[in-house]
Amino acid sequence: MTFMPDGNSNSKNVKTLKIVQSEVQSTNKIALSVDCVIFGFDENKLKVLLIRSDMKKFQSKWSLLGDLVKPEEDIDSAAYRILKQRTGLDHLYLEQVHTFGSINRHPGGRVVSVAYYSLINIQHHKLKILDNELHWHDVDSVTDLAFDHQEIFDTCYTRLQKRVQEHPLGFSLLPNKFSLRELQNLYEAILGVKLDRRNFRKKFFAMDFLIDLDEIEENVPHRPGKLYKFNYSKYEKRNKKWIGIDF
Amino acid sequence: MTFMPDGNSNSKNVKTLKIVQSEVQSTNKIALSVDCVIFGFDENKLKVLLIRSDMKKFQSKWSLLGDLVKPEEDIDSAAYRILKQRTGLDHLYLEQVHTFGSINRHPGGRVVSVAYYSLINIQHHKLKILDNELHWHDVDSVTDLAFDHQEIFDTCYTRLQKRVQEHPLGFSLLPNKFSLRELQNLYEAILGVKLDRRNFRKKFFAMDFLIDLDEIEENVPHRPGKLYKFNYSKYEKRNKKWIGIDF
DNA sequence: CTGCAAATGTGTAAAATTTACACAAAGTAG
DNA sequence: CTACTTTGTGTAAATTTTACACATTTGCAG
Repeated sequence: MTFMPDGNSNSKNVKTLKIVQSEVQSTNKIALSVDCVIFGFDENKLKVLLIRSDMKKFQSKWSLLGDLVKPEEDIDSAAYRILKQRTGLDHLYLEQVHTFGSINRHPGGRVVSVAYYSLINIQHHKLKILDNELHWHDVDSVTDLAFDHQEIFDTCYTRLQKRVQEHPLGFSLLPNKFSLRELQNLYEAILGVKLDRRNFRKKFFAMDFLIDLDEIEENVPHRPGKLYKFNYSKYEKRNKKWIGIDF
Repeated sequence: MTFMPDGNSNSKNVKTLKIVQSEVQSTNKIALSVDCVIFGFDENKLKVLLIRSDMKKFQSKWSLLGDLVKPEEDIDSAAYRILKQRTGLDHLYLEQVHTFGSINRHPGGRVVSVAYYSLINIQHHKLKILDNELHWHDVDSVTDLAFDHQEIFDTCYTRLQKRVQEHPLGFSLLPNKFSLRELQNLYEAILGVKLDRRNFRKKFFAMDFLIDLDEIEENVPHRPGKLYKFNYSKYEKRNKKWIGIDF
């Protein structure tokens, strides 16, 4: 990181940075879209929902689900709209990640796209509008997406990996009732690591946010595990302030 | 977090989610801007650069520095442009944080704004274009900004607090050569906590990214401290992968 | 020159956390 | 009833974090 004090900045070109009505309405060159990285978890693999691009330039490439934001629509609402259209589900975990606005990212013109990721419980949904081969892909096999969607996907996946370690997101990918084994499989799939079973359990029990449902798994060909759910309301009340400088 | 499997989604209203040229160019209702939260560090206080809003509706309120993104300009470039205009500095630390797009966030029309924060070394710059009372404010005293700028500011400040603990950003706020005391003051100011001096030193020396310059402070009315700089190139080569689930 | 004020520089012991690791019990399938 | 698979559990060692005190260096006032 370097510093270049520069007395020669182009001060003359600066207009007052006020945005007035006329200016807003005449700015008609930038379109706004949202793209959603929709994650699911099935058969111990982390999945992402993709669709075939229907732009010729990207024929045969997969792409994320997205759409233009409507003029009278909040950005978050646009993302929810896409999720609902495709999965039929409401009230999903949804997090804005980054806005991608390279000038030439979209061949159809200047389109700035706000990227979100969402976590859905694969058992609880049925895909809607099955056009363009909409379906779930293993995250490991996601390469060479259309547009700049590979970069968007990578950014969102990295964010998820970070975030899931610090916040109780992961439960959104699981059934309401889950075993500790399922929870561990989830973390292993998201983070791409193997974890020690005893230490994993110890850690979660120590956090004390799991509610023991006094139920056990059914239809497993071995000793069934106990089922738990996550105690969101207890979690909300916690106020941990974490100071731990470390690069 | 609840789940509402919903077979009744409005599938009929869905059009194919392709964005075609005509559509992009006819979407002329959304303007795109950037807003910058510019942080500085002076006299052991974290500061932010604000300007008086020149919209009547917000008279006398402070606001962030921002401008519309030009049709042929990357979003990041727009943010850099503002920084350069105002501080004369180039090559600043700049991080995109979040995009704010509530329908009515701007009285002049629909304006979606991409928020950034930047870290600058206050000694190394002179403010440019001193219109509208542009100047530095203590972050503690920042309240009731114009537009939704308070929310933007809070989001960016929170992000900085998080980020500075995990990445070597803070050095961008300090002179090239700094003492450990200055570094500790910086962290204390950003995080709003007191830290143990011996443990703070121990931690930074253990990371082993500080280069001892064999120089000492001058013009201090007490025993001078040694000066260091941060070893960015060594830091870049490190590949720490951190697994530590904890909410 | 002396003494005072202020901040630097340094180590250790206790506490807390993290890691590695093994065996008995519960269920299913044949 | 046997073999197989996975659950459920504890402890000792290693590591990391925390709390804490004193001698040293400099500037400054007298």
